[in-house]
Amino acid sequence: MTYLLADANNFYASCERVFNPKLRGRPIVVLSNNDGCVVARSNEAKALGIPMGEPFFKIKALVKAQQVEVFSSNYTLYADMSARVMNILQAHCAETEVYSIDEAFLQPNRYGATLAENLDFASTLRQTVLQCTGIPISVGLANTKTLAKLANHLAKKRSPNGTYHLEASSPELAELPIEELWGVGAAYQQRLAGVGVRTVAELAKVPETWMQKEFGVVGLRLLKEVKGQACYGLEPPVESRKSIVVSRSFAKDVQELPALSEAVARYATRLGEKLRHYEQQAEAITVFVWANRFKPSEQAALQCSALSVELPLASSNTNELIHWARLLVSRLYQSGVRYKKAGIMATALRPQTSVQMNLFVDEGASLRSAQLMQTLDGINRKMGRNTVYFAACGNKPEWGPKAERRSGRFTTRWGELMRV
DNA sequence: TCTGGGGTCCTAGGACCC
DNA sequence: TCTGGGGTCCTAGGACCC
Repeated sequence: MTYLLADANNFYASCERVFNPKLRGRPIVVLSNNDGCVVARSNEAKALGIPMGEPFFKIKALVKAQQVEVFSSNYTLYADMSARVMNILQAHCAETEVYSIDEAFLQPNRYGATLAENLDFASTLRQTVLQCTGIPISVGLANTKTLAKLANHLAKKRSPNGTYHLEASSPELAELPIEELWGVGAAYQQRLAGVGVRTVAELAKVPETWMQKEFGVVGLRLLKEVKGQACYGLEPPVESRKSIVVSRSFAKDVQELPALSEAVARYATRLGEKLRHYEQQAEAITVFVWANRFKPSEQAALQCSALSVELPLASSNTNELIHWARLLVSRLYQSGVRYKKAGIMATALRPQTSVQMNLFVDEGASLRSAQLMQTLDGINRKMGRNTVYFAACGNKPEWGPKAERRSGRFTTRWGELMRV
C-alpha cells in the first residue's frame, strides 16, 4: 500500500503570493495573532535565516534592511484556499485524509501501480493543483505515513519536480536526523540522543522491546513505521470534536478584572458560535488565565491557572456561556497580576439534538433562547462577525487584537475583492 | 513596548467498586 | 510477623502535531 503526503509549500506565504504577483521571488513572512510571531516564511525569507516561531520584534531590523514583505494572518483567506486545494486532491484520489490546513494523506485510484506510475501520478497532481489554485505543493510517497512525511520533507528540499519516494532501506535515512520524524519532538529527540540515536537509520536499529519499554506504544509504532510496517491508516474525518478552545493573547497586559472579564466574555461568545456551528453543546467549561511569562517578577505558580464548572444543562447558548465564564474568571482573578492571555474551553461535548431534560429548567425559555441564538448567528453571518453582540463583551478594548498588515479576504468578502 | 492558537493521544495514579 | 486483588472510570499532565 502506498501513501502519498501532499503538503503545500509555505502555505500562508503562498496564499498571499497568489493574489499579489509582485511578491514572486520576494521574502515573505506571515505573523501569528497580534502580529506576535512568524508562523510562515517563503523560501526567500528562510534563506535570510528567519526562524519559524521567531517573535516579530526581534526581526524588525532585518525586515527593514531586506525589505521583507510582512503580513498579519488572514485565516479567512487561508481556509478558503485550503478548501480549494483539498477539493482538487479529493477529486483525483480514491481515499484522502485531510490532516491539516495545508496537507493531506492520499491514496491513488489504482491498485498495483508501479512506483514509476505513482510518481507520475503525484507529479501530475502537483501540476493540477498549481494550475487550478496557484498553490505549489510537494508530494512524498512511501508505504507508511511516517515515511511519506519524511519523503515529503525531501521532496521540498531536494526534488526538482516536487515529488520524492522513500522506503525503509533508502540510504537517505542515514543522513536524516530523528527530529525530522513525524512524532519526534524536543523531548523524544533529547532522550534518544542520550542513548546515541541521532539519525533515522540509527533509530531503525533499536530493539522493539526497548523502544516499547522506554516510549510506550507510541514509540513502538514510530519505530515500526520507520521500518516500513504501517501502523496508521487513513483516518475518516472526525464527525465531532472532543473539545473546543478559544484563547487569545492580549496586545497589552491586562490587570483589571473588568477588562479580563470582557475578554473572556468575547471568547465565550466565539465559543458559542463554534459550538452551534458544529451542532454541539458543552456539558462543562474551563476558563484559563495566563500571567505574562516574560515578566520575571510574576510568581511562577501564577503562570497559568484554570477553573472548571459543570453546566447544569448542556449548552451552546452564548448568554449562559458568558454567565459561567464571568463567574469563573472572577474567582481566578488576582489583583496585581499582569495577565497576558485568557481562554475558554468547552469539554464533554454532546450533539445538539440530544436534549437533556432537567426538572428545574424552563423548557420554553431554553427554546426561545435557541431561537435567539439562531437569529444572532444569522445576522452576524450576513453582516459580518460581531455586528450584534452581548454588552458584557465591551467595546474596542485596549487589550484588543492587533492585525495591522492583513491582506484582503479576496475570496470570501465582496467588499474586499482584489483590485487590479 | 512587542513573544500564536487549536487540537489529539497516551499514561500514571487515585477513587471507587465488588 | 502476616493487612486481597482486580477491574473501571476519571483526571491531570506530558508528549506530540499543525
